Amino acid sequence: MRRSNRIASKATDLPPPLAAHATKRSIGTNGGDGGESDAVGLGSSPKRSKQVKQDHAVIAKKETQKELAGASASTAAAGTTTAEPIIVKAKGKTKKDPPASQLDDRKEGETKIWLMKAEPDSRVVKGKDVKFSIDDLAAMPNGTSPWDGVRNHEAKNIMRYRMKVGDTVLFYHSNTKTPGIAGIAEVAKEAYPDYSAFDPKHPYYDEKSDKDDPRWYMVDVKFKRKLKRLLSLKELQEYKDKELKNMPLLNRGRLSVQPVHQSDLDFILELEQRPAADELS
DNA sequence: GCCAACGTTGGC
DNA sequence: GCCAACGTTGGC
Repeated sequence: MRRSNRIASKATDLPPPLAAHATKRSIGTNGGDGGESDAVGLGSSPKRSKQVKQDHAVIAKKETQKELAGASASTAAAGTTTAEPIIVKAKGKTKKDPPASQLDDRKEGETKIWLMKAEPDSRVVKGKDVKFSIDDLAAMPNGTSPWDGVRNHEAKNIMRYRMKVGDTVLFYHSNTKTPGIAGIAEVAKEAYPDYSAFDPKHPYYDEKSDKDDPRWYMVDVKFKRKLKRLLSLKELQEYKDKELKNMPLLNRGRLSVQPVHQSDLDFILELEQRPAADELS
């Protein structure tokens, strides 16, 4: 149900040590997105043969190209340091592990912050409404929902490799009249295969993903609270070159799952306490 | 591996 | 509905 955006490449900052990276979009509420376009949309095509093996190495290998490409691009853009990829032996072959920038770099006990985009307005894709707002999340059992539908490798890699239970998530409303940050959630379950990619009838079906070799992953997100007021993209953009100059949201608008610096979260929470501009006199 | 054509996202 | 900014695809 959620979608994300894509990313552009630009620098920005990412959470402290590493850069962010994966980006996929999610779909969510809308439709669109799936990262791979056709995969998502069309029905069925022959499935790709499955591979029998699926150890980490193999899986990683398959994902490699696109994912890693995206990751490194963003990493570079972010100006972060990148460690050399680790070469691992796998079934006699070598494959690259995800760049260090994709791996969890957090210190013990540290929590990170992410921004995830969903579409709060109804939008029908392949017969299903992909709408997903902060209120929809709050209404889920236990306030928890899988963040399925992300079809962008950079966004996916962030979910797959970097999000951990307890991390803070800024819930962003996109593709709506007043886009902006609507609430706060947290990561409730770490990455696992996005089953929506396996269902031919699902809006975000991807014929290239199968259960023996998942191409897309998702995390579960749990509602924490709505912001006292929506912090609109327009308002956030006022700080684009100042307090929020590091937010990918403001210069890599299409990335649907992205890192947020602690300093940006601090500023956002401060902004939340200020009266809305239209309430000022 | 380059790059033109095409498709999408998503703000406006 | 437009279109800028990207990403992906596929020919070569």
